[in-house]
Amino acid sequence: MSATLRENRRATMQNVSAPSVGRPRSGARRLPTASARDEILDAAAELFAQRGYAATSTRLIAERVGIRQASLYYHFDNKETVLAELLEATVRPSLDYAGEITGQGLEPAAALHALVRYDVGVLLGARWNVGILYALPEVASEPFTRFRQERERLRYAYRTLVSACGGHLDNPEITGDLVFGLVESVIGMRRDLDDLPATEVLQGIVAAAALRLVGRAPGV
Amino acid sequence: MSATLRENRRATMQNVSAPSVGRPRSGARRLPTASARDEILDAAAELFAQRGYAATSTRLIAERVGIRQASLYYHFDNKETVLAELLEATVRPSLDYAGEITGQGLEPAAALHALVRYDVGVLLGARWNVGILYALPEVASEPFTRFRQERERLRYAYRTLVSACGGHLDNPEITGDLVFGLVESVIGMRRDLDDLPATEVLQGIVAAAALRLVGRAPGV
DNA sequence: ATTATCTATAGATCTATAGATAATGC
DNA sequence: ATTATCTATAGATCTATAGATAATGC
Repeated sequence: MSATLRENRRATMQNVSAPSVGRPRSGARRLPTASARDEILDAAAELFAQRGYAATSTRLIAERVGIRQASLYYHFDNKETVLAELLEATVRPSLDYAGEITGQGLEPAAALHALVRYDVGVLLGARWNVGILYALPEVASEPFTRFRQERERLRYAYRTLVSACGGHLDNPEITGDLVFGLVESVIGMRRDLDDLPATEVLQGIVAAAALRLVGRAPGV
Repeated sequence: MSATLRENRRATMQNVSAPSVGRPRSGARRLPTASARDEILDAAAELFAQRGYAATSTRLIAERVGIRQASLYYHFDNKETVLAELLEATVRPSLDYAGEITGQGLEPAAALHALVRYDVGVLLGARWNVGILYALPEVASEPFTRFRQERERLRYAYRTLVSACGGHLDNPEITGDLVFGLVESVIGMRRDLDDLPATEVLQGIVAAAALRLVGRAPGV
């Protein structure tokens, strides 16, 4: 079936329930309006972030989705693919935004401020604290090469912006990495602190901190 | 046997080889001058940091040490205890240093500068990049409560110092957490970057960055 | 006929315990 | 006698595949 046909079939006013072709599930749906694939990604994100990748069994993911363990393999080739997809979906928005913003002729400090705000917003806005997954040692292995490349490109965007707006710095490259680290530190804060400021507030704090870090007073 | 007697027995000029009581090992020693316990900790640190805690089997640790899997359990109650010991040994020096430095009546900015330098030195100086272990989702579970408490006390030390030297900041608490995150970002740099500046250089860069972050010019 | 599930299971782990054994120490 | 290892193994997983089945779609 073509993608267009599939779209048409589902193009009702309210797409409230997932299609019910196929044998019925043993359990209740996790996310009644989402596809099975998205339900699996959502359950995996929650569990991987809470207990780690290796410590999360496919059986537990399936249980949270309301299906049997073996049924996961209808949607994903293996467990690694699930993690790879989560990782890539998490860096991509910030990487895309970095691309947009740099091609726009903005003042470097303003662009850096905007990118930090955006990136912090993505990390805090995710339904689960998936940024934690970046640090999983498992991610060093081969199936996650593409994710690692994309994350390196984002790091590079930070370096470039920092170099452009802090030309006077001793070591602009490392300072770029420090800003990158500063932004990602909100992942740890989200995990470790009981009450975080509202997202918009924290976005502003981190963006201002980044500008001070590169030697620019907040207002510049 | 008393600790004193044991000391005397080993108090030869060069303590080159570990004691050879007990049945001989199947493999060669990993660290010929260290105790079996330390060899296990060393192998575990390398493997946990590289591949994660859950993904590292006790069999693999034992193999690296040159003993059989079951022999680990003569030295440690279980796998969790090994990780807990590694974690605690890693925060403790910085926490102790924070204690020393705050009771000394130093100027807050100078004390912050010194703590950042010290902490970065610990994270970079460790034989393996054990700081990675802080972020392991497994660490959220019960056996690691003491480690988490100690790390929170270190975070608190940063908050206190930042509040003391950046009274003008909008949100000194969160800024303290950001400095904490900035320091720990060297863990990620050590993992992701192929060539890092020399430790002393990086210590200086991060300490200076921390002062700018809290709104103090480097020289103040 | 197609889709999305199910049941059943192979084969490969993995942690921790029980008890034997090969050294040294006294 | 004490110590630090060894061998053997129980019991509990865990991932992924094979093939059956219960829906809808045409």
